[in-house]
Amino acid sequence: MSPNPLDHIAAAHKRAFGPRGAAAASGGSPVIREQLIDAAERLLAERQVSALTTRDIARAAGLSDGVLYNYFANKNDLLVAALLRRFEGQLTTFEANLPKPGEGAVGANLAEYAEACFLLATAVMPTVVGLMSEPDLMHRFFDEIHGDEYGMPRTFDRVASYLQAEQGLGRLAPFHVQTAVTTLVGSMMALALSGMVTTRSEEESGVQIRLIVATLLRGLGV
Amino acid sequence: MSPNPLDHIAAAHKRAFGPRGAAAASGGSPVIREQLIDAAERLLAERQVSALTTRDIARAAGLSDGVLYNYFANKNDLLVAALLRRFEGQLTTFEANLPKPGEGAVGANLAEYAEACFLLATAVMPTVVGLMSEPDLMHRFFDEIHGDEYGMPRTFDRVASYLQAEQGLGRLAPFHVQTAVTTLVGSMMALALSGMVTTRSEEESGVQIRLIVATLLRGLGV
Amino acid sequence: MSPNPLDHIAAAHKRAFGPRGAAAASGGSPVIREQLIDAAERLLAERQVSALTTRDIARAAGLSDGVLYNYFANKNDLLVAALLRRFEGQLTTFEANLPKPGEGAVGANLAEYAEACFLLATAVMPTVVGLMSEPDLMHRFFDEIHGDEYGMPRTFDRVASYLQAEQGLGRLAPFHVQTAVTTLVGSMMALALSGMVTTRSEEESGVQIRLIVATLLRGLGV
Amino acid sequence: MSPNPLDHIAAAHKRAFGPRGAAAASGGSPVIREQLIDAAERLLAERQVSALTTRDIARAAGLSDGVLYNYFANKNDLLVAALLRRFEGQLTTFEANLPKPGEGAVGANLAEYAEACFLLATAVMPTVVGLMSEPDLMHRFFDEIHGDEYGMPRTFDRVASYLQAEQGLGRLAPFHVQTAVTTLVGSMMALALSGMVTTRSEEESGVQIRLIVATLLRGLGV
DNA sequence: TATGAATGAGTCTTCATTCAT
DNA sequence: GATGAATGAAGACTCATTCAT
Repeated sequence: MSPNPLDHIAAAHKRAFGPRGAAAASGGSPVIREQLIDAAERLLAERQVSALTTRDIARAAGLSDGVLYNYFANKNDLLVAALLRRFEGQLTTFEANLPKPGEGAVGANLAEYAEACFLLATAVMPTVVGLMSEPDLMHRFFDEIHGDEYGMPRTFDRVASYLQAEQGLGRLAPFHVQTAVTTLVGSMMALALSGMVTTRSEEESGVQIRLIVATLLRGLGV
Repeated sequence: MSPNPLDHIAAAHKRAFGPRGAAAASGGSPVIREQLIDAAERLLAERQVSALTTRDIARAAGLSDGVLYNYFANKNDLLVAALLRRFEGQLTTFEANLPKPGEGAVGANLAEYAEACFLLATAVMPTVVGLMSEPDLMHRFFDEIHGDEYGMPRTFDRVASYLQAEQGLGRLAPFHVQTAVTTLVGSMMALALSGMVTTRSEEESGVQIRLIVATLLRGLGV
Repeated sequence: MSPNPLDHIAAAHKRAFGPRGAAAASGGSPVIREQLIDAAERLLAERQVSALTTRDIARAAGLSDGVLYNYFANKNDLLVAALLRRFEGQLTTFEANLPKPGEGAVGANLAEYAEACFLLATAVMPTVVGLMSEPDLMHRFFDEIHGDEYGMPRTFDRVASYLQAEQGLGRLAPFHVQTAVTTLVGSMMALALSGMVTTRSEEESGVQIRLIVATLLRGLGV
Repeated sequence: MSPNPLDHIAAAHKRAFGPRGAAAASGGSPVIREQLIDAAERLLAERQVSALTTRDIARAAGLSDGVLYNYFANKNDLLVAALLRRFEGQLTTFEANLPKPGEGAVGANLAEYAEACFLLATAVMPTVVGLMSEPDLMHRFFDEIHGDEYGMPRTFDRVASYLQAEQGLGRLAPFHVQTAVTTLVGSMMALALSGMVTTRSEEESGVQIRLIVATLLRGLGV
């Protein structure tokens, strides 16, 4: 396991913003590149990826319609860069304030992990779902991320690290970590996904999360 | 709870194919109607709903561009009918061969339920996810199915019924059924969702499923 | 001047409903012909001619979509027949209750003529105006009526006959009849036309009409 | 009454061609805008407004199918601009060379006014009548011109001003001006309207006009 | 002969991409 | 390099007309 589970993203990010991406067209000032990506990322927070037009992005960036093609081979290349940046931000938020192994109560910590997973999934789901309607874009996105696994594995790793550490400290039984992770993260993803269809209060979500964590804890032999 | 949890779909199905649907346009031979829905359903198995054009459907059905509007008020009406039919088939498959309460080993039964859930989720997920990018269509679909939730609840009910029955027979402890269902189905959904992005062998999936079930069973106190 | 100013219409009517029209296609029961024309005429009272579809007409007639082409060469032929019939009805209404020369006060009679002209123009204008957006149809219509002049001349003749008769009886000065007619009928047409754009109460229209008639009467030397 | 009764049009014209119109889409070179409007105006001289397709206009302007939408929000916006320009030209022509109060003979002057009205009505009638079949477009047009009445009032005002001025100079009796105007303009409109259906030589029209004016003058008490 | 379903040309509109300036 | 206007393919939908039954 890499020391920093976000390395993959960082690498992909560098790739997309470095010479390779720039070489896609003519080169040019990196400032404009950034403006375009920022604008696209901003719009991505409001709309489905399929609802973004090149003109919208250019206008949001305060640039002209055509610049895009001086920095990216086509619309999708820009979108991939924006998606990566957006995703990176969301994972950074996810990582912040996660409880550390050995500190606090294990049960409460796990609940915090669960909630963080739920919030991440809730934030990410609309974009991911929108992405799935654009097979081209989706493949480009996941290719750029370099492996076949990305968002979920990253989250998985983080949770897995925590569980392993607690196991090492003797605060958790020696259960099969991957199963625990799949079950925990999976349930949170499912909760987030169903939340896109059903309306559910924050409180209801909280109750659901706690019940799932409790069940899981018991299932894992405390 | 209705004797057959699929009654809603059957009803919606009838509605979409009966007088209402027919009245949407001029009526016409049910044969062509079927051809259109079949063609759309077929394409739905290959592509996202948003990637279907009226021309594609007509061509796949071996019909001319305009026919659609002799049988459906608009493109979405046809798509809803196709989605319903597709969904119905998938739920029927799901229902087939589910173990009955009191028969066989509880653990093995639950694993079968889990696998059925996984297969259903795997089959349904692409369509559901694609549907989420088309709010209009999604609402039409869920309205037709009548209820804000559909696929998941139907699956949930089925699993819940089984668990309750086994609890009644004393073969399972009196745990909180809803939590168990959410965790089980949720994990399977997550597995399916991640399967859309990651490639995973059938065997790997099988292992994952069994481990999750085992964990869950222990978590539920037998 | 022909004894009956409606002869032209009657003739055109006969032409459109007789062998010639029927021969346009295959012949067939005159009943269905009538049903089609009646339905079209009915719809013509509600909508612009350009808003009528063959399907609407067939449905309104309780017949199938295709029959039309057994009785008419095309949609426009049917519409022409319906327009003729509608027009005939409106002219018949116009003729009813017109005061007779020698009876009553000349001034009051002329006001009645003016009002009848106004009502006719108001009834006819929407159809005529709608017709003008369909050059083909308009030409067919006027050709069918056989001369280049039709609705207006018919009205003109009627008013002219009255004025001449009153002149013959010595109740009106020997002014130039055609000028009087053009001015009277023309003003009523203009009033009707502007009424399609401006909203005007019946009372306001009445005042306008009376003022115009008074001016005209004085202008004609009583 | 504003010093120049055409101010409203001028204002509307400026509005349609200024920032508002430009803001409708992206802005862009006014040259192409003009080409589009010119092309539409040209076609408007030949056909009813309802017979213009976006493709026809683009082709007539020597431009591609989609340009329109770089300058106008939709087809109707372009048509409104073209209608305004066309109308403005026609009203300008109408205004040119109208005799001034106090100069020349009153009778001859009035005949000139009448003829100008006839020519204006003849030019405007086809468009106005065609416009009536397109309620949306008509409302847009009249809103742009700001007021429920436009062409007619503008003409009316002009004639009314002349008559009032002559009355002030004592060259005309103090008759009811509005009635005179309605009768005069109305007769000319009717003459124009009937000219759309009947063929009439210029000479015949001239005779008609003069007779009507003579009748009217007498009717108004000199 | 009546039916009514199939046809397909034609309508408006959108938007990624190109390219002359 | 930047601009931003022109392009034109593509999409959903309408409806007069045809024609097999």
